[in-house]
Amino acid sequence: MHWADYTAMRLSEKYDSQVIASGITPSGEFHIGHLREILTAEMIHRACLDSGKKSEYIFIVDSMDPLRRVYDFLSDDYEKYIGFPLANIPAPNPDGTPNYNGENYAIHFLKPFLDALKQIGVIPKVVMNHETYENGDFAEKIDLAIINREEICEVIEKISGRELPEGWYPYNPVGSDGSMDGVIVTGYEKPYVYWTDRKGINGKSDIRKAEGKMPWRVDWAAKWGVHGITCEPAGKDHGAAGGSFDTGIPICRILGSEPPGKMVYEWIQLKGSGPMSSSTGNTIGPIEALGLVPPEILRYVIARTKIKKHIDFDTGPSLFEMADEYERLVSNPPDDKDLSKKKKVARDTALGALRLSQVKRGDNPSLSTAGVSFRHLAMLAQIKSDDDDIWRSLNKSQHLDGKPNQVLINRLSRMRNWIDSRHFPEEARIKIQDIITKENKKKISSKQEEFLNQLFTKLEKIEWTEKEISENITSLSSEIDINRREAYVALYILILGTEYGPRIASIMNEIGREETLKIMSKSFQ
RNA sequence: GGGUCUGUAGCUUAGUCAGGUAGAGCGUCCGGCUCUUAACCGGAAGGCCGCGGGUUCGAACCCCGUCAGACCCGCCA
Repeated sequence: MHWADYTAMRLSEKYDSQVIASGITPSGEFHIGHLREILTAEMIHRACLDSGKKSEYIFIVDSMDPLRRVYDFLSDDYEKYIGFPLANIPAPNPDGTPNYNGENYAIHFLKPFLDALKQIGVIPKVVMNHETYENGDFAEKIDLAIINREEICEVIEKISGRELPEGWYPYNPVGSDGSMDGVIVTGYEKPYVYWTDRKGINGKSDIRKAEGKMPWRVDWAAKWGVHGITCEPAGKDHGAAGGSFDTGIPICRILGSEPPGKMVYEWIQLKGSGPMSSSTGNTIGPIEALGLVPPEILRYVIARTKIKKHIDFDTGPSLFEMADEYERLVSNPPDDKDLSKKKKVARDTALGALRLSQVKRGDNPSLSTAGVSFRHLAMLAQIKSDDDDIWRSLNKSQHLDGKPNQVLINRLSRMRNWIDSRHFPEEARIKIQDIITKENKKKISSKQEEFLNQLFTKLEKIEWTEKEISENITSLSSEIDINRREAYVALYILILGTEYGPRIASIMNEIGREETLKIMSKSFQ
C-alpha cells in the first residue's frame, strides 16, 4: 500500500473528515525541498479523497514570522527590519534593496511558488498567518496561552531540554518601531498585552489584531486548534525528539484542542552538496525545475519515495532513470496474476505512486506519457534542431504514430531547456569532435582509413540530405568491401569519439557538409 | 551527552507496521533485430538483507546490543 493511502486509512479511523496542512515561512526564495512539504501533505489529502472521505488541504504561509537576519540576497537596508513580521516589510528588488512601492516580502516570494504549485496540480487553500492574527481568530488561543503561561513554559523546558529566559511570555508584541525584538511584556489585561520596547517606549497590543504573535512552538500548536488540522507532516527538523512537534502536542491540549498525530518526513538534498539552503545558494527553484522536468515526473520523485527516506534530487543521469521508470510503469504496469502477498503490496505501492503523480487527480496515467524514453528524446533533441524532423524520426522508429500529442510536445520543449541548461548531465551530451585524438586514431585500421578517404570525396559532391549521406555510406562500404559495422565504427570514432552512437547520418546532416568535411580533413591528412 | 531516522545486488530501491522459499528497474555481460537511433526485443550473471546475539518450527521483518551515515535538542521543509 502506498504511504499516502496508508496514512489516509489511519486518519479515517480517527476523524470523519480531514484537514491536511502544510506550513512554510516565506523568508526567501522557495526551493524544491519545499515541494516535499507541500506534496507530502497534498498526496495524503488526495488519498483521503480517493478513499471516498472528506478532506481539505490548506497551506499556511507563516507571514507573521519575523525577519531573523539579513540574508545574503538582501542589502544592508534590511538591518532595520529585523524582527518585523514578514508581511509588514517591503519585498527586495533584484539587487537586494527594498522596493518600497511594491508588494510585501511574504507575498513576493509566495507568488511564484504558488504558480509552480499550480503547474504540478496543487491548488491549496492558502492561509496567510498574519491574517489569522488580524481577524482575531487566534485571540482565544493567545488568552489561554497567557493564562497557562507557567505550564507551557514548563512543557517546553522539560521536553526540549532548553531553558527559557526569565520573563518568557507566550506572546511577542510588535513594538513601537514595528519590530518584535527586545519587546518586554509588562502586563496582561484581556484583550491587551502591555509592553515596553527596546527604545523604552510603552504600549499595548490587542490580541485580536496582528499586533504581536505567539512564539513558534506555541503558534504552531495554536494553528492546529484554530484550523482543526488533523494531519500536518513536518520536516525532520521539527520531528526530532524534543523538537517543536513534541512540544506542540501537549501545548495544543493546554490550548484546548486535540493535536494531529506526529508525522515526519526526510529532506531532499541536492546530490553531493548537502541540504537545500537559500542562504548558500544551493538551490533549485520549483520554477526552474519545472522548466526542465515535466510536472508528473516531479510529483513522481516525491510519490515513489517513502517519507522517511531522504531524496537526492539530481537533474543528472538519475533523472533519466526516474522518468523512464515512470514511463515503463505506465506502459507496462505490474500485473495482478501473481497473488503472493508481498508482490501484491509492491504492486499496489507502485500503482499508488503513479496515481498520485498525476497533475490532475483522477487522470489516467497513460494520458501523461510520451511513448519515448527521456534518453532517446535527449539524443534526438541534440542532433535535430527542427521539431518536425524529430516527429518524423519517431514515426520511423515506431515510437510515434502520426502527429505528436501535447505531452510529447511539452516534453521536447522542456528537454531542449534542460540541454541548454547547466543541469544537463555531461554523459548524455553529444559532443562533436574537433579533431581526432591519438588514442582514437590508433583504433582506426588502414581499411577504415581508406573508407574514410573515399567517403570524403563522395561527400563533397552529393546532395546533402540524411538519405543521400546514408546511402553513400552503405554503397561505398559494399564497393570497397568493408564490413558495414567497421565503416560505421570509423565514422563514430571520427565524429563523436565513441565506437557507437545515434544514427550518424542524422548527425552529419545536422552539423552540415562544411563542418563534416572539416572534421574529416583535419583528422586525416 | 540525549534522541529520531536510515542501512537489502555495482547504483536506485520493493518487501519491515500483520514473521512463511529475497522481488524489480538501471547498469554490466551475451545474443537477436538478416546489422547501426544511445532505439527495440530476448537471455544471463550478480544478495551471509550493516554486524553480533536472542525469541521462534521458521527472522530482512519482532527483541537486545553494536557499527556506520543523516538529522534534531537556537532558526530552517
